[in-house]
Amino acid sequence: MSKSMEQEKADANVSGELVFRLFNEIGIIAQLSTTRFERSLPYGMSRPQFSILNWFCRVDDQASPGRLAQAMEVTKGAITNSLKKLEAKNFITVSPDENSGRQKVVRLTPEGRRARDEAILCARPAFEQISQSLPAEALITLIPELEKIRKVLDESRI
Amino acid sequence: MSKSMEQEKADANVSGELVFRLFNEIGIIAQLSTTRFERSLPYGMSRPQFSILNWFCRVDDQASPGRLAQAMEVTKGAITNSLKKLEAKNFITVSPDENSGRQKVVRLTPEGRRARDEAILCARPAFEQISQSLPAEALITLIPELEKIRKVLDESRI
DNA sequence: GCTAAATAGTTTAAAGTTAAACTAAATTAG
DNA sequence: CTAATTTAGTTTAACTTTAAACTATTTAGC
Repeated sequence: MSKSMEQEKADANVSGELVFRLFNEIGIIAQLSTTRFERSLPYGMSRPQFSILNWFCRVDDQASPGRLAQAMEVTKGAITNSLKKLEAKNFITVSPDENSGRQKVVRLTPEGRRARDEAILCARPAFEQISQSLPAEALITLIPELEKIRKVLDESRI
Repeated sequence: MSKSMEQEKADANVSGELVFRLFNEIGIIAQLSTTRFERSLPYGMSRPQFSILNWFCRVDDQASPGRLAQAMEVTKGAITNSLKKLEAKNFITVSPDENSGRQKVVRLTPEGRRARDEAILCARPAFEQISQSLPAEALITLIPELEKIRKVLDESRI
């Protein structure tokens, strides 16, 4: 055994400090970029609303409100609210579930898909500076690492 | 000229797409980790309150409310609110600025510093799993990259 | 089958955030 | 020096989110 228990504990502390710094950086970046992103969104779309549209484009083409609440990690009440706004804009449809009288089925409309794509286009200029300041190769190594972290967090929800 | 303009434009698009994915990942991680972090905080401390205490430990030992509002990227009203809470807990002091009758000086108290350190300790278990799932070396390469991104965002505030 | 427990979604009250109006103080211009 | 503008911080109204209460439906247990 080349490592004493004390050494292992010290390692854990160092690692804990690193994890804290990591999430601190991520939190700051998220706040800065979210503000910037949200300001650039079209159609009076909010970030939560965009996230829902984007989820449909990335993950599945239909879902119950409850599943969306879980995916977005917000309460069911918040989803109820967001879905009303999105439905009013005709970006989604909300219909009763044929197989379950207490569930609903939410689906993206073609307008919703277009709005999502447009939102991404609108946001691009706000981030163009970043893509100029950072070489693409840096991003290419960064993204898979972040995906790994997201998956660990995602799979260990409390 | 080995690259045509079309090729450069294509590169920009690829890079734009990467930047979008990057901020998307960061946003999701921030939401997941923030929820987890906030639940672990002691003294009924909120994440914005922690951020203010942490800022004092990391950046400067005193600041005006306006400077904090800028640093946290929230409105002055939000800072007024958070400072009241922190002052009630004796984690900060708010005094009139001797050099300017319309400004105030906010300072961390020893209790505030202890509360911040304790908050970090309380949050550690929530992230222990991450530090086990990710090798420390991965974090060590990740953090400086994220710092770079934060700096670019920070220096190009709109 | 029928009752009890669990589940899906909505509503509501409390809390936090924003943008804008407001108060007070400092700076600038003439 | 005085008046107009700018700046710092607070207050307010509208909105969003959460947790918890509530309604309606489904599933489990007997």
